[in-house]
Amino acid sequence: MATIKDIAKEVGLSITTVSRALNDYYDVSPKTKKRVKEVAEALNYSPNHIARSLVMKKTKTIGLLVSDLMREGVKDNFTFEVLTGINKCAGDLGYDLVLFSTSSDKQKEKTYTQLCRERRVDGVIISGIKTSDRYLTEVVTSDIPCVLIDIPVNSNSVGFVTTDNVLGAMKAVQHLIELGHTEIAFMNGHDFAYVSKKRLEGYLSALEKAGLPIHNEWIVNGSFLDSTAEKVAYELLQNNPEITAIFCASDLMALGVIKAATKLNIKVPEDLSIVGYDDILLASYVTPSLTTISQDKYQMGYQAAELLISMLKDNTTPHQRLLNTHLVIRESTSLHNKQ
Amino acid sequence: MATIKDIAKEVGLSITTVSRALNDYYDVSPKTKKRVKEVAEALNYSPNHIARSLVMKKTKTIGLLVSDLMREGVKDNFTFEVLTGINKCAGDLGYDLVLFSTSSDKQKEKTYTQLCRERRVDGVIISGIKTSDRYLTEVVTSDIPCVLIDIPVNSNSVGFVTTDNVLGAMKAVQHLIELGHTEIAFMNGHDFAYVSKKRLEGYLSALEKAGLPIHNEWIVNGSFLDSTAEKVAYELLQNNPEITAIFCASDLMALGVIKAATKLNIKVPEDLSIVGYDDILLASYVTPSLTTISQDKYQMGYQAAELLISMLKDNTTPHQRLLNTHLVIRESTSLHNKQ
DNA sequence: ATATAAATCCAAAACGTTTCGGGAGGCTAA
DNA sequence: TTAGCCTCCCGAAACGTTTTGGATTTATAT
Repeated sequence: MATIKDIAKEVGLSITTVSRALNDYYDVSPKTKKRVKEVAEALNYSPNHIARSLVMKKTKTIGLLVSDLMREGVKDNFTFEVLTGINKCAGDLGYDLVLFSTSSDKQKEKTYTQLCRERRVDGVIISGIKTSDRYLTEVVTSDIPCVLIDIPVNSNSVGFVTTDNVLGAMKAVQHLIELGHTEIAFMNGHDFAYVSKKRLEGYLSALEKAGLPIHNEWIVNGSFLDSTAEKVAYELLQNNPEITAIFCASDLMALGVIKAATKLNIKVPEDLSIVGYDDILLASYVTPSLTTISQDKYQMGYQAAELLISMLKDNTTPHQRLLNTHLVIRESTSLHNKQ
Repeated sequence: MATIKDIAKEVGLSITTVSRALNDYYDVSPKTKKRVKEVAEALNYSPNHIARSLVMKKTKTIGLLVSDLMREGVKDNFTFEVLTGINKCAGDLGYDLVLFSTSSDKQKEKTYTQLCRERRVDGVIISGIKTSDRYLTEVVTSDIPCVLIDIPVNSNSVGFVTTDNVLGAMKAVQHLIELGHTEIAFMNGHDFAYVSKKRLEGYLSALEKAGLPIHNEWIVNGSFLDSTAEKVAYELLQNNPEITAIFCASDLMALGVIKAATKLNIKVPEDLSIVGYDDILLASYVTPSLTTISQDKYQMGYQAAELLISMLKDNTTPHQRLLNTHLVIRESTSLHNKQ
């Protein structure tokens, strides 16, 4: 494999000059540049990124720590769409992505910082981890530039991108209220998710705004899983037949709730209106299709990458970005039919 | 950031010895090893992967060239599931993954070989490219170890993993025949896919085996897209009302075909039986759920990674792996109702 | 003609590892 | 006693770049 040294020998110049020629420095004459580049081409030279990284102490790569990159995460391709956005932006800006496989047992022993420092990534994007995750506490203490998705940590070296979850949840609940519903339950995720807190906030505030009473026993956790949500919803609906609508903190859980309703012979949306959150691919394909709060997952990834790279360049811009959501009305919600 | 040199200074040994101690070489005494490791720990040392790679000429990373890692590829999370499998295996075997963003315009100028050589990946896995892709021809000529998914190229440095597509297609068609269908059309992908050729082969051979006539005009291409498949199927069904079943070379296209049928007021499965291919996530959630040929996408990824890494270690094993498929019967197929 | 500035080029150090080829000292066997 | 063999250690080169701090030549101004 041809190196810069081979080129130098070939054109009869120093390796310094060759390097500077290839990198278009001002202090090498146009003719020399041209000659050097021709020889480089002829020798089929490609620069050694590794060697460059070593001396420059920059790798032009950003690490990806995504906990959902495993078998179970497949259903809700949230992570995948985010990844797609990250990938596009990174590509546009000349960065490569390295996936850390945190799933393996060996790697699990390593700390977040070790992982990043060994691979010498310039920065990291983290998605899909719980607020209780061991990695998270490490992030704030380490000084590795980092962008979190849906976890609001803000320091000199870490930023985040998220959506307006309070507003999103309010939109969902207000939609139900406008349809005439007053008995609205809430299927939340779990306590270790920032978005859960915020969506709860939005749910409560929408009820309050409408002057509706709050039933604490109607606020349940489905762990963001369809299976769990189904079980929980089954009990909830069985014990509280007065409920006419459920707002779910994720589409996947909404699917679980629909299953539970079906088992209880409750018709969606005639007897029970359901609105989800995320607008995952399944939402529009399932029957009945899901009314949901849509968030632009691709954009979240894209913005995360852009934010991180801007932080790497100069650390002056604010370290957070807030994206909008919007209500998508489909078939799982309908006017409350007063009997 | 602490280096091996700092450790050497601290313990009063040469950097050679420190290096060999950390790597558990036989020629350093147990006591010294222990001392070195303690100091390393104390100094919060983490090895510089970059420097190591430079001298060892191995990066312990494998490159990923997946053309579907863009917005459109999201529907069919085939790629994602494959990626998940690759990620797991790579993690287990101590390799990291780097995603090449071939989507960007800048990068598009670079050849496959340049891409890999610059990043100094040890090997590459390629998925989701057409047989007409410029990258493909480069693969065979370059000597970079490479594993292709669903493209049968076999040389000293390149291998592949795929499923038995002929058999898979036969299973699908035979299922339809067993249900009493005789007028069976085939919605194929496009001519630039190896799997399309094979599935066509299976389709034809199943018909032949059953002594059924072959209608060439019933074999159409849907480009693996639901939208295209819908258009094509609409015409096909309109012009050939005698068709009672369609075998589709992908689930996504099957969805398109269902849409077309619905528009034409043809009921699935009562009037038209449909079997897909892939068993993507949507297949089981959609109404009617899809009878399909299931392939283990996770396993394809896992095997691809394993194959590649085994090729890197020693180049003696055969460079190909064939996976099984199986028929999953759901709601989109039913007995032919003879009128 | 001389001093100054501009245009080109280069030697050598640095980045953090691994590894080759040895070398010193102690032990064993003849 | 001596030769040979372990055991444990080290100096220096190598990997392929970038960058620093001049050096040399050529053009320009005085």
